[in-house]
Amino acid sequence: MLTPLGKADDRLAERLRGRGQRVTPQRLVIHRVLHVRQRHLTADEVREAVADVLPGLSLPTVYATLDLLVELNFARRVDAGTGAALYDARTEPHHHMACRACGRVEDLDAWVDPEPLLVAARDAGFEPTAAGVVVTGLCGLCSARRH
Amino acid sequence: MLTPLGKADDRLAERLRGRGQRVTPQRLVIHRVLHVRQRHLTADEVREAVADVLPGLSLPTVYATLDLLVELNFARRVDAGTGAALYDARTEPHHHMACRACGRVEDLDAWVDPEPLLVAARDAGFEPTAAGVVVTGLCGLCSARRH
DNA sequence: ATGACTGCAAACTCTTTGCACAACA
DNA sequence: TGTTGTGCAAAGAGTTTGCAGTCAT
Repeated sequence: MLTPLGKADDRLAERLRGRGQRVTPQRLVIHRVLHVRQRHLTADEVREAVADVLPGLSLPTVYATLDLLVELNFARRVDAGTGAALYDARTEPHHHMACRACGRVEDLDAWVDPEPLLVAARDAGFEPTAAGVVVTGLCGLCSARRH
Repeated sequence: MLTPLGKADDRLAERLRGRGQRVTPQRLVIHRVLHVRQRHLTADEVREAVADVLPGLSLPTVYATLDLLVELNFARRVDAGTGAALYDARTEPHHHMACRACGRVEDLDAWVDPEPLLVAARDAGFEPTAAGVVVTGLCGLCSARRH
């Protein structure tokens, strides 16, 4: 689970050194968890997930590291509006659906063409780096519970 | 600016009464501001915007009212991940771009077809009500400031 | 009159900041 | 050895909750 990742570790280490930043166990391990789980996690879930390997890891460090990974494009941040922000290392393009009743957020593996939006953004002087769709509604359980 | 809206007021009033809920000045005025501004506002901006008409309006009431308007489909909520949530009564389909440096959020008037996502969501047992795209990147000013 | 709504205060969650110590390069 | 990174504690922003009084119906 938290064994080294080989290539993925190396790419991160290389990228960090190239920017004059350090390769710390915290950075490697947090990246590994996101990479291996292939699922979005909150900052706190990240800390729980690595608790056996890095028992003293603090939340400020988790946030700093996740922000760094996002900046380096090793992770993305998902704001679904259901409390905590989610961090995700899944590389395939995918989107999310959020239940407005229970807050559950699930992956949505469908393709939409973001090009029109990126073009419109550039026309407005904006320099886009990512586009994410969040579908809101009710999940199966909450929907059933209401009827 | 905060003069009655006629039809829009009536639709809201009718809908509220139909649900056994009350038609209060707070609800009418908050809806009017969102409707007239045609722009996303934070809860606190809503309060400032109506301060001359409802000087004592409290933030908890603003939040409760905005949540209600969202539930009744008279407004939508936009979570751009830049601090406060945004509320918007614009009816035309549109999306948003958020500057990750300064937090600015602007409208994006381009069309994307959400149908593949809605289908995927329903296949997953989900009952979707809305889909919104957030494009993240750097706005013109912040982009210029970095180079 | 009665139940829903509002305002106030306080609590709560998530995230960031400031500073001293630790550890990568 | 010199910074960069980490952990701790605390603060900060945004939002929600509990409750007493108010007001629409």
